[in-house]
Amino acid sequence: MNFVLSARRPFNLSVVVNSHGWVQLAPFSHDKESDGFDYLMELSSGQVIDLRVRPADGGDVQMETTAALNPAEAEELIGRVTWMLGLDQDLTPFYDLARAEPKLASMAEQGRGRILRSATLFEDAVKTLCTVNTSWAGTKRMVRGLVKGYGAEHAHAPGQRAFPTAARLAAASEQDLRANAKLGFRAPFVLGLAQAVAVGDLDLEALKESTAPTLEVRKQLLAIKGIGDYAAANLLMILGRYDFIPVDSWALKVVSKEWHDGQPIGRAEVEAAFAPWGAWKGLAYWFWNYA
DNA sequence: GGTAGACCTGGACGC
DNA sequence: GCGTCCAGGTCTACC
Repeated sequence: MNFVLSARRPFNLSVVVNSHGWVQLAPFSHDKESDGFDYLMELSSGQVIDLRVRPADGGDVQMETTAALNPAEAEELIGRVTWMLGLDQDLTPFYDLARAEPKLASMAEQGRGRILRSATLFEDAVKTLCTVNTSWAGTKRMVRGLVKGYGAEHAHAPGQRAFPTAARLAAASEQDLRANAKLGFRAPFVLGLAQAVAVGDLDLEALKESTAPTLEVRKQLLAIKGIGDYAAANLLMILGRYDFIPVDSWALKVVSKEWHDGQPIGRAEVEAAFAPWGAWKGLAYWFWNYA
């Protein structure tokens, strides 16, 4: 089945795909030739589908799957891909601010500003936990282990697996997660998150549509064991809320080099450097790194 | 509120 | 090949 999705302009699929390292994490697969991606997705019906996302004529997005979908499944797929690519995001206020900063002045012209998301916030939360206190290679290894060990398999493509649902991960033991996915001390965090989502104690997906103040959403995220300041800010960015900067060791290096002559700095200095961007400071920081 | 130490793994490095 | 050190955020205990 083929679909063409339209995006609020400006939009550039290549820029979204390369907005951060998410496309390198299973079950994403980067198609470097087109700068699109392939992805395995488990729908609510339980069907695991293959997905090809490529640029379409006129700046739209072409989406293709070999699966046969009923109307409800097709609607779910379109909704999820719309979320993953932020097709309906309006970044006009940010672009207006960015025009005054030479380093980010061409954001609108280049269609930059959206950040690639996974199909569910649960998947992004688990992936964020896998970025904590480890190298990028470690993150890729852990996520690969989770998909391989616990993801549902495509019916017609043995070995091709979707990211595991909360229910699938909740059924695992902490010891298994340590052994199979090499999660280390993150295992109880991932298991606790999966169990809370699986039994309905935590509705992460509802945060996508929440109109609650960012501080309240941040508070909910910080209540999750394993989610600290950095991880919460990262998830807020994915939710389209840019009031906080995900301050990690890289952020400290960038701001130290550019604003403080390489001298040791702390979180406060990073916040201060991007304070003029107000509610958009997280996004300004993010693309400062990709400028 | 601030700080120190533990958590876990892989990579870099020295021998 | 082996052992040691280090990087990377968060939690917990303690002050």
